[in-house]
Parts: sequence; structure tokens; C-alpha cells
Amino acid sequence: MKEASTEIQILEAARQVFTQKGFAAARMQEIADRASINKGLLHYYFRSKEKLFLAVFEEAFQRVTHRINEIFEADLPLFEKIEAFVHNYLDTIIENPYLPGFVVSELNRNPTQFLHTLFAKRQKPNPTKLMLQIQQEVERGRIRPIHPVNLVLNILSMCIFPFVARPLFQSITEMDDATYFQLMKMRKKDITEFVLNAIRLPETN
Amino acid sequence: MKEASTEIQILEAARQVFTQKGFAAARMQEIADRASINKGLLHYYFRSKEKLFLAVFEEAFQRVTHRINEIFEADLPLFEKIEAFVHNYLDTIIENPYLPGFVVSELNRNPTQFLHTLFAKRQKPNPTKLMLQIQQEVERGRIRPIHPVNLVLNILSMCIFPFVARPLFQSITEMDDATYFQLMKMRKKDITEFVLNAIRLPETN
DNA sequence: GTCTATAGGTAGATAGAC
DNA sequence: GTCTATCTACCTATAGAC
Repeated sequence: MKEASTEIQILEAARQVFTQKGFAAARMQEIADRASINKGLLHYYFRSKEKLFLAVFEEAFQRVTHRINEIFEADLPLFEKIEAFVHNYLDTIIENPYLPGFVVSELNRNPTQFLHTLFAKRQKPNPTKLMLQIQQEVERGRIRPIHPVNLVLNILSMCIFPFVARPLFQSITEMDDATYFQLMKMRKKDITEFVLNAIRLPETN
Repeated sequence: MKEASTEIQILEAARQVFTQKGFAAARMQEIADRASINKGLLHYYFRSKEKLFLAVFEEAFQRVTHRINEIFEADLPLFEKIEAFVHNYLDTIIENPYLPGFVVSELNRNPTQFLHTLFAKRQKPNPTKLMLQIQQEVERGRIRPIHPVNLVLNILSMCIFPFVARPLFQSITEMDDATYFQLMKMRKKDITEFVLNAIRLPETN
């Protein structure tokens, strides 16, 4: 199956170049070189640079958002759901540390209509059920009062931002890659504790 | 003073185009159009696209990091320092909502040597004193045990990430701009409370 | 399916008139 | 200082041989 193999080689090479350079700075020549094939072949398999990019981006977007809905909609008590989410999601990002930065960067300079077509094809991340669950816990007086959007946003921020700002963070702290990833793994427990402490009610007697 | 006025017009136009499109996708023609001057003039004032970009980027970077050190090194009790930081920093970002995304995006695709020259000229963000202060509070048993790096990273994440991921966030929540900014203003208080609750010790009798 | 060669368009930079 | 015109290089995309 030379066709499949070549197509996958191209996609893998394109993923590397696009995620590193972004759409505008990426060069079809570099993708071809990295896939060890000729530039013309890129247009044979994918008609244009734009279409090749979309194939790469949608897969990346899928990877970043895939597990979110699963856990958001799972049937778990809030505290356990938060723990499951942070652990699962951080594992996913650690395996693909470049993806969050790639997705948000490209999203920042594309028309919103781009997002609409994306949401039409793939599932849209849907935090409704989780936010409802938070709202209920607040109303029942089981956690501190907090706006559900803020809680979800806080959790996502702490999980994702350290990867988006990774170059700056590592420069400032003069942290090598191994130490960085060690810290990120530890943060699975740390973020969970941090969030639970923030929303847990003080013990009342 | 036509010279000064023109130079400022160029810088302002360049800022708009670069922050919106990024370096690679930005076009000198568009910058010239937006500044209502000719393309040749761009090269008269700034020798190249790269130099014009650096002028814009350094100023943006400066704006994003300027107030950080001030507050990081201020002489305040920890809780008040956290509150002051979140409020001040969020105000700064709300006034320049596009800057965080611009800075992290461009940093993700530039060699780290770029950061070194940057740190040489401008001050490097320096959280050392704040982290030391956190460490002391932990050791004195005045707050819950937490790794100082994690606490600082959590605060920064919650402040900055919602702006970096703004397009995605607004699409998912179907939130208009006014509501978005209203939420961000409220988050000054919300993030502060969230953090303080997370690190505050349970009342012991 | 894969290659080479090249068309066609565009963008950064320069030259030179005013 | 500001403009017009142009050079040069590069990049996407296509044509066509194998």
C-alpha cells in the first residue's frame, strides 16, 4: 500500500511543520523534504496548502477536545469528576505538548467562520452538563458559591496555559525539558488539590 | 514634526497588523495602507520587516511584563500582594486583550535566542521574591503547603489564558464581546477569592 | 504514483524622481 | 520625507514526462 503510506508520511510531516511554524510560515518545500517526497506530490494528495493544513488542524483540534466531553458528561460526583478530568486531560496534553499552542495560535488569526465549519463536523466541546452540576452543588450548599463558568475556565486555564506559554516559562525559570515535564506530571495532583481546596466548604460543626 | 508623527502612525498600524496576523502572515502593504502612507516609507523608517516587527513586539512584551515585577517585588503581605497582582494585571490585559495571544504565539515559533536578546534589553520577569515569600508562608504554617512555582503558575494561568483562548471560548459559550469583558472584569474578584480559598488554612481551634 | 520543470503571482526591498 | 516604479526572490500550483 504505497498510497496510504505516502499519505500518512505527508500528514505526519505536515503536522510537524505546521505546528512548529504555523500556517503562514510553513513551506510546502519543507513538508515535502521532511516526508522525503517531491513537492508536486503534496498537491496530488491534497489539492492545496490550505486543504493540507485543514486536515492537520482538524485532527489536532480533535485530539485536544476529544476527551473533554467524555468526562464533562460522565456520571460522577463533582469532586471525582474534577480529579478525573485534570488527570486525563493533562495526560493527553503531555503526550501532545505542542498542540494547545498550535490550536489557539491559528484560531487567533482565522475568521470565526472557520470555527463554525469545525464545530459542524466534529463535536463542539460542551461544558453544559458540568456547569449544571456545579450550579446544583452551589445551590445545595455543598461547595462554596462560584460562577460555573469561572470554575470551568479556571481548571482549563491551569491545565492548558503552562503548555501554551512553555517557551517563556522555561526561559524565565531556566528549566530544562526533563524538569519541565516532571513538574507538569506533578501538577495533575497539585491542580486537583488546589481546585478542591478552593471550592470545598470550611468544616462547620 | 511630520517625522515623529509618521513614525508613530507606522508603529500603530504595524502593531494592529502584526498582532492580528502574526509576523509571517502580516503584509507590509497592509501596514502601509493602514498608516495611509506608502510602502517605501516603511523601509525608510525601519530598514526591514523584521526590524519593524521587533520594535512592535518588544513594546508589546514590555507592556505585558512591565507591571509584573513591580508587584512581585512589592513589600506587601502575601494575600494582599496576590489581590493587588490579580487586579492590576487583569486591568492591564483588559486594556490590551490581544497582547497575550500575540506574545505567546510569536514566542512559540521563534528560536530561544530571540528571548535571550529580549531579556538582555528589557527586564526579565522575576518571580523569585514572590516565590520566596510563598515558601516562607508555607514553612511558617500560615498557608497550605504548595510548591511556589505551582501557585505562581496557577495565578498567571487564570489571568492570562482566557484572553489567549478568547476566540475558542467565545465560540463555545456563544458569548458576545460585551458579556465577555464583563466576565473578565468580574474575574478580578473571583480569581482572587479562588486563590485565597485554595491556600488559606482551615480554621483550627 | 512519482518525478522535473516551469508558470504565475506576490511580497520585501531598492532606485530614483520630486 | 514621500512618492512611483521596478527588481529580485520565493512560493504555490500546474503541466507533462516517465
